[in-house]
Amino acid sequence: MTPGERALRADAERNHQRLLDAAEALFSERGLDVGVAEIAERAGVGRGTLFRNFPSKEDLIAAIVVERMGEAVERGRTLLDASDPGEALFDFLAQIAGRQQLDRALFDAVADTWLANDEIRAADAGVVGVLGKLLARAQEAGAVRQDIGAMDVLMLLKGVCETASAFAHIDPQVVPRHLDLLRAAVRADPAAQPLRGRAPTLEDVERVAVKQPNAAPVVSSASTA
Amino acid sequence: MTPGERALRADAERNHQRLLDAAEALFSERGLDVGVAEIAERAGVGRGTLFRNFPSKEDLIAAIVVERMGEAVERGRTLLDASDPGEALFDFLAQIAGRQQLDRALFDAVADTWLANDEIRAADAGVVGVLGKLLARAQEAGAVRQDIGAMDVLMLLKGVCETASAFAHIDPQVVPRHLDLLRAAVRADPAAQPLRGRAPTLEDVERVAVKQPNAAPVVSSASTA
DNA sequence: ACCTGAACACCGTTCAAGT
DNA sequence: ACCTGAACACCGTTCAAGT
Repeated sequence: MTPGERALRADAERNHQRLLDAAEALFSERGLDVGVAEIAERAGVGRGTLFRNFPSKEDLIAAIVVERMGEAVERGRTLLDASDPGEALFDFLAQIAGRQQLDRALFDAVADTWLANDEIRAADAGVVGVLGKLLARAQEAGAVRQDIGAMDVLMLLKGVCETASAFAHIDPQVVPRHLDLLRAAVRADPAAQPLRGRAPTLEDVERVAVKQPNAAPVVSSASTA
Repeated sequence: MTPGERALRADAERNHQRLLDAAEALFSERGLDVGVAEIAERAGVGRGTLFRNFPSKEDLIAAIVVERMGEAVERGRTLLDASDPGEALFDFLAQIAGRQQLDRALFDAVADTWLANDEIRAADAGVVGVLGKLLARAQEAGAVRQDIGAMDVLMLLKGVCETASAFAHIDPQVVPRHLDLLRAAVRADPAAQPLRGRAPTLEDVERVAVKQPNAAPVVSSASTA
């Protein structure tokens, strides 16, 4: 796809896609701890082929997460033309939270790996980009407080996804409920207390990635070196 | 301690404590993926002794988490007499978030294991208990909205801890900032929109524990059986 | 009654041998 | 060029043998 990439042999290209499909299916069925052996088997290839396509299991997970983030960015772009900027922002957040419920394991991955992988960082920048535009529109419309940034909102959303979604199977209303609480937190309100600190930026995210090179991996890897 | 427990031989008692100390130190230094071999070595005992005291590595982690939660409950109790109920509640939350920054790995554990372990569930009930009292006082004082429960607040706090703390090393103000946002979310405000759903209860938590017996473990275990 | 470390089962990852 | 599966390193856990 990307111009920089070499053309793959036909069977290699097919194997790559098969691995992604198999992993996607197994991960959302049974979580991130399904073995690579089973993924390779379901894809109809040898274990070695998996590691030829994805240097590590984490990279395989990252590839799927990047896909999902790209889809989110697309949905966000279409909302940029919506008539009500405030609702557009909250629709965007609700859509992400909704998808997260479908395949929980995948979004859990982003929690830890968030910045470990270059491609994830790039995709993340895309998400922050659209979110920033949606947020700016909502702020101009007076629906959202001025002293908040896209990274703030993303962090709040991640909190809702990770925490509330654990209960979504029991009470489907928990996620909507906590999206309402997010809304209360970011709502434009003259009586609101000012926030301490500054809105985190994308550069702060990069710095975290550099400072924590050996953060706890998603799946415990053998070679800690 | 507990009446139901048998008296241990002197050396066994000492080994138990040594294992807890060693694990505590190593986990907060290098995260939860330090090997059991190293923990046993630092404690000066054989690997087998570790598993005699704690049936699995997860149980060892759980034991430490339970300790921490007990400490939180104690701190919460002392705040029950504070003059300003609203501030008492937010002090309690800030203290928990503060400790979480010290040994991040440990609180991360609660994220996944939260309800897997019986003792953690019991300790969790304790935390929800004090938090409920602090919350009720704050609500009576008109500092916090009425349509919110202790579990709601705990979920919001977990979101702040898990998400914001990742950035705390870069910008120490991120956690206070997001505690301010939590405050804005739960603040008593006549103009606030009502929340969807109902406040989750402790019984909902139990039900999640039953419904998800094979949730992704903290550390990938060998025997999935 | 408790401790020990060699042995086991199960991962992710590599690599020599194939096509 | 790409694929394969046996082999490897590294975990958590068990258990026969010790004291």
